[in-house]
Amino acid sequence: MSESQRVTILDVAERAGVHPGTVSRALSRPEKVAPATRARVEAAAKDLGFVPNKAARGLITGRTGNVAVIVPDITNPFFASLVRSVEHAARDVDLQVLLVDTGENRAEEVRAADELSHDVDGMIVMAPRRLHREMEVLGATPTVFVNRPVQSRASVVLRSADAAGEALQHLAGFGHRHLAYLGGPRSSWAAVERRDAVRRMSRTTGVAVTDVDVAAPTFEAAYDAAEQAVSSGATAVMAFNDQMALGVLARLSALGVGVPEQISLVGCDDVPMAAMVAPALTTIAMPVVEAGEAAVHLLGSAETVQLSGALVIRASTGPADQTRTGGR
Amino acid sequence: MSESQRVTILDVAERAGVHPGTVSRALSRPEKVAPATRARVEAAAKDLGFVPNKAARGLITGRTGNVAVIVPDITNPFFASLVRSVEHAARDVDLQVLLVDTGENRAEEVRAADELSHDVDGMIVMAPRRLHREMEVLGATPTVFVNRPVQSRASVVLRSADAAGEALQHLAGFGHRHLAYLGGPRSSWAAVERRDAVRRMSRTTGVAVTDVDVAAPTFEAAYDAAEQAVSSGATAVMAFNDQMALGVLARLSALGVGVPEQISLVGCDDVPMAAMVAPALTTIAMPVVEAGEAAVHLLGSAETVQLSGALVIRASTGPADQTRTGGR
DNA sequence: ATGAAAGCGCTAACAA
DNA sequence: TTGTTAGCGCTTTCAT
Repeated sequence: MSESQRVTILDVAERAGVHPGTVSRALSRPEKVAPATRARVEAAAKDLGFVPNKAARGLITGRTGNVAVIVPDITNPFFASLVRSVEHAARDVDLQVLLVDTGENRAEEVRAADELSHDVDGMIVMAPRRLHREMEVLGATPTVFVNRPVQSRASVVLRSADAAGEALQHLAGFGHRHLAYLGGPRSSWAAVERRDAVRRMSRTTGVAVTDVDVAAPTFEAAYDAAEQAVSSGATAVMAFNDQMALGVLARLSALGVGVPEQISLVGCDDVPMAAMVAPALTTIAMPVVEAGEAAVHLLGSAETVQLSGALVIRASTGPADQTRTGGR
Repeated sequence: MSESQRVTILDVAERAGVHPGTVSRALSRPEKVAPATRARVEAAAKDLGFVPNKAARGLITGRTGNVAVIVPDITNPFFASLVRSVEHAARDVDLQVLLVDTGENRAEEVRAADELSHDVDGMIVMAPRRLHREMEVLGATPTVFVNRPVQSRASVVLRSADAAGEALQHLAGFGHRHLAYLGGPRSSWAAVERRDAVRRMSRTTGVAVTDVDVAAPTFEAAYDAAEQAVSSGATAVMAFNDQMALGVLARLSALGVGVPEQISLVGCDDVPMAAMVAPALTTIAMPVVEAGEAAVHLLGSAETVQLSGALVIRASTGPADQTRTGGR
């Protein structure tokens, strides 16, 4: 067992007293072999510490046993959770995960996809801003897109529209009449879906919405933009994701604005940190575990699976500040 | 280019008017081929969209082009950063990263290592609690351990001792005389190293240290343990990692204990969140990027690379609360 | 500098 | 049910 790749199927065949082909069958399709021989082969393989050579197998079967996972930023807890879920689901179907972190760089996404597509059995692409046109190059490699519906390709979509609508109703119920919305990247499908939902529900509930432009969907950018939200006169702030909401929270705290006493705050994704800050963040919990599993199971198909987020009410939302409401 | 793996070296050979062996040489060791033929081969390969079949190449060379990275928890920002760094460094040397998340499960670590060791060119193991005995099975596969020195194996060690000592001096300079220390897992090399450093510096500086036991190195466990730290009468709290420090911060905030007015707080790792909370956390920044790069470059060697963390002073530490100091 | 030939370890027809 | 045979696509001697 100290030598890494010395025991071949021939050694096993010899020890079991059968021919190499039989060993191959016994190990890969046991039902096609007599129980007795199967037992002998298995024993021999175990004694010798036989491990099949994946390259040799792959050369003939055309399969590698690997699935590529392309993410924009593994240090983003949302993607980290997704990747973890994919990894566990992949293991259950004997696939290994080849991770690529593109650093939010679109050119790198395309390069990685092109390069890897030949060496994997499938790809799971979590790059939200990938252009449709660019992935024609993927050719025949089974690919599933996460959080971006793609025509004639498998995808798993995390819908937040309903939950975002609920959030608005929740705020309206607290007497809020004016919301500042910090949106995500316009090129992101999820960002568009969410903002549209907020707009729609704005009409229904009569809560006015002020859009606040944020340079990037990050803590820092939201920190910088938070003051605009305050000066808009809104009594509630909603952000595209939790990182941004956290940024707003930090800025409000620095400005001495009480949450939720003066301003209520809603995030999205329910990253671990959301529950940890004070006050704990009201947010939209996304079914990332299910999404990861779905992505793996979708490999090879062209279906779209829709999963929905759910509003999680915590301490960062409360009754509207009457001073601010009246003060307009 | 729509077919994934149809163009072989034979097609290229035919188009370039040379023999297959020459194509192979021209592509893998260009210097062993006449410039003219090389150019013809390269042109033919490009025209045809030739992509070498990794399985076939691996079968003969014994190399896979993959390196396995085994982490306890990819959703932990510390490991996520490390993995990202490894991934980028690996790409520079044409290696792909096979990610395994063991979910802090030691048995899973061993299983993954055994299984993968045959199918990768190397392994980078970030499991801090792995037993030495268990990795004999790794056999000849080049392996480097991160954050745990291992005899006769390559490793990259992130030393925090000096920075931890500095942190204590920093606190002593602020007049703190009593520190509560929330340690990490005893089985973790890093935890032991850090605690020893705190002990040593405790003698030097005369700052008394109360050890607070924490069930796990997590936000939640630290949140639960924080009250003990308060009731110990300490004016400063230091935690094994930032997640724990963040937990303490949340609890202190819930208890109405001011940071740093009443209690100063120091974390470790400098995860992104540390700079984002209010007050921003004084912590020890670990050179994770360098560590990831070192891990990749160490593959195949048996060296140990030592990297040191540095104290980052932010807003969570300040002058000792004289009330509490006197009150004992 | 290039051609020819022999496999790497395995699977999958096809026979028996 | 098991044996036999022919490669998968590439690299690498060994000749030339």
